[in-house]
Amino acid sequence: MAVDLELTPKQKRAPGEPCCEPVAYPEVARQEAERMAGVAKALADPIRLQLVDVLRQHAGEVCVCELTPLFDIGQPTVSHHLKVLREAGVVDSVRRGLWAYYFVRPEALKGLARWLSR
Amino acid sequence: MAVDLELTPKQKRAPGEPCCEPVAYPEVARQEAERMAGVAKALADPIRLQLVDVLRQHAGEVCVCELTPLFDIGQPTVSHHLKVLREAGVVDSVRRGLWAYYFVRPEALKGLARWLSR
DNA sequence: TATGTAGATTGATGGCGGTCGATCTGGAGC
DNA sequence: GCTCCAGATCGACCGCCATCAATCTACATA
Repeated sequence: MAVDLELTPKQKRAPGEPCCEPVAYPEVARQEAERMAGVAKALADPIRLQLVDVLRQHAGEVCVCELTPLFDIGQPTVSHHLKVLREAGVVDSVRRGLWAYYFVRPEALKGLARWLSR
Repeated sequence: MAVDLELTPKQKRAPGEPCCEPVAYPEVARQEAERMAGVAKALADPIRLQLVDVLRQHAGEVCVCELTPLFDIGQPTVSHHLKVLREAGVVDSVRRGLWAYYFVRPEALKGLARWLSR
């Protein structure tokens, strides 16, 4: 993969001849791109990014009742954002009594992190 | 910042007393969170992520006519995705003659990359 | 059993995003 | 000037997303 083929279109060419041959292919396959894009999508909201940031600071669990007052949005919206993050695999949660505790799943971030740092 | 305050709500408390005091704050300020979320949003589509992937392989410029045939979408849609990436600061472009050449701006990815690898 | 509470769910609303067909722009070559 | 072509832009369509008010679900405590 990543063969360095001709990337500069011919400036001179016969009429009807296509500008470029089909050439370089992405190194990241479609399926992996979809997985990483999914994680990026989960982080594509400032509030969700800050939620993950708080959870990562305390490498243990954090009670939802700690998170809600940090943001200028209602409780249902916080709950919604946490659900989005959970469905993306970025966080998980446990319930204990009345309270729900959320924590980060670091392995979910590794793929995107490594690709970005390539 | 990142003071490790009490994160476990009191299981016993007086009636009317709130579950938790407002406690931990995000390490990442709102404005920085918005910038990083903006980059994440630009990468939150598999096609855009693969576009960036191709551009990063060839650390120079790539002609749009190389990119278009790689994906099962029309030319206007490719153009749209490149515009989204450009407006997010992730890529930039130059025009030479009939052709447009795109390239990655690596510094745009650094913030998110470093935060993810924290 | 009844009451209070943390957090999830529902339904509605307004705005944004991906895609396409059609059109526009501007450089190249005759 | 005329024609051809690469790529950008426009307009429309449709589905998704962030938010809120209202409601629901468990659990706890009396």
